[in-house]
Amino acid sequence: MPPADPAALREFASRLVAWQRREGRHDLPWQNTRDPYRIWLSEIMLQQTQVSTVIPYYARFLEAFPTLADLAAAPLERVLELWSGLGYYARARHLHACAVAVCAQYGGHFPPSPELIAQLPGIGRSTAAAIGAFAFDCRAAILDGNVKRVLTRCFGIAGFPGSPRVEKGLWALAEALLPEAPDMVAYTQGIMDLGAGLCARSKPACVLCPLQEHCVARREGRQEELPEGKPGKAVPERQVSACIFHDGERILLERRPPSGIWGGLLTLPEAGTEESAPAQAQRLGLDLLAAAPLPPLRHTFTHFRLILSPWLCRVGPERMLREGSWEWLPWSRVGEAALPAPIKKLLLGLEGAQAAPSASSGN
DNA sequence: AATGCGGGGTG
DNA sequence: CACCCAGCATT
Repeated sequence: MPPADPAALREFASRLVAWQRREGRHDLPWQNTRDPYRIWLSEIMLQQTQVSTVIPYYARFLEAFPTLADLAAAPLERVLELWSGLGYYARARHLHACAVAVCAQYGGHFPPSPELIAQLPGIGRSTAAAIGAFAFDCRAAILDGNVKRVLTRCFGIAGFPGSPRVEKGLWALAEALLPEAPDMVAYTQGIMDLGAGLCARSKPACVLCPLQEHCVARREGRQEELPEGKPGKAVPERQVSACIFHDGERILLERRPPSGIWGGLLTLPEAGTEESAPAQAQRLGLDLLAAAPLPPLRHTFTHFRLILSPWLCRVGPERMLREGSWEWLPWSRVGEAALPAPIKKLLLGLEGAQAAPSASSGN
């Protein structure tokens, strides 16, 4: 799936690195250090948490625990107190366990390999790569929300980025894009800076982007469609058929109850899928002259999808049928009637055809 | 492969 | 109000 052109892949990193050194962030509290402890602490706090939220917590942590050994020696309760308000409290427990583990297993020094780092508590593949890159120049790829957004847009990758299939492809692409070791810090910081700044979720600043000439989403105008959202749960579907009973001049409609779906509006007489048009016509005491099926109409509500199969039914000139909730609406008044939008649209599309009833398009 | 975890920001 | 955010661990 990824464009296998090696030159294009290299171009991605070199442009990003140059841009980061020129325009990226360089003064965040956890930058300008190679201390794995400080880098690790920031990466854990930044999991699912925005930069502005983290900054004050990060400062307080370093004040309370200047070194990894201080953190490992502290009681967990103290760590939790300082974490209070940051959320995802398992991170704090894992943080403490990780400090203890690094002291016990590695003499207080993080191992300089993402594979080993990822074995530690609270550290997954992406966080391990970030620590490895920032602290040791390791050539390892991160894949967080920012990176997913940049990659799906730049390479036009469809599908929900959280799905295993798409995510697998994104990891492979992220690794194929990595620059050589000396550029790993600027590259890793750059792809996050780009995602957090220019390549924002809405209204990305494409004109300022160092990758604009390579970006598939920009070229195709699909910035707002990528990355694709999480597919909603399968909405329940309801199938109904509805007859457009008309005598050439007027349509038979039903006034719905004041509350509930389409409360108080006029709609087509509905039936289940079982009841045929003739049966329904007979039930309503209509003289059915002709019936033709129309293409099904889909309409989505908050909690379900309605699939409406309309029948266009010509009926004989009928007596009033005024009783109850029935009303005859002239075709000419469809536009201004109190009809649900999809029904009105359907009827307006048919109105022209009524002027020339013989115009039976072949379809 | 899907869920829970959490507080804060945004359209 | 729904969705997203420098994800990970657990089921």
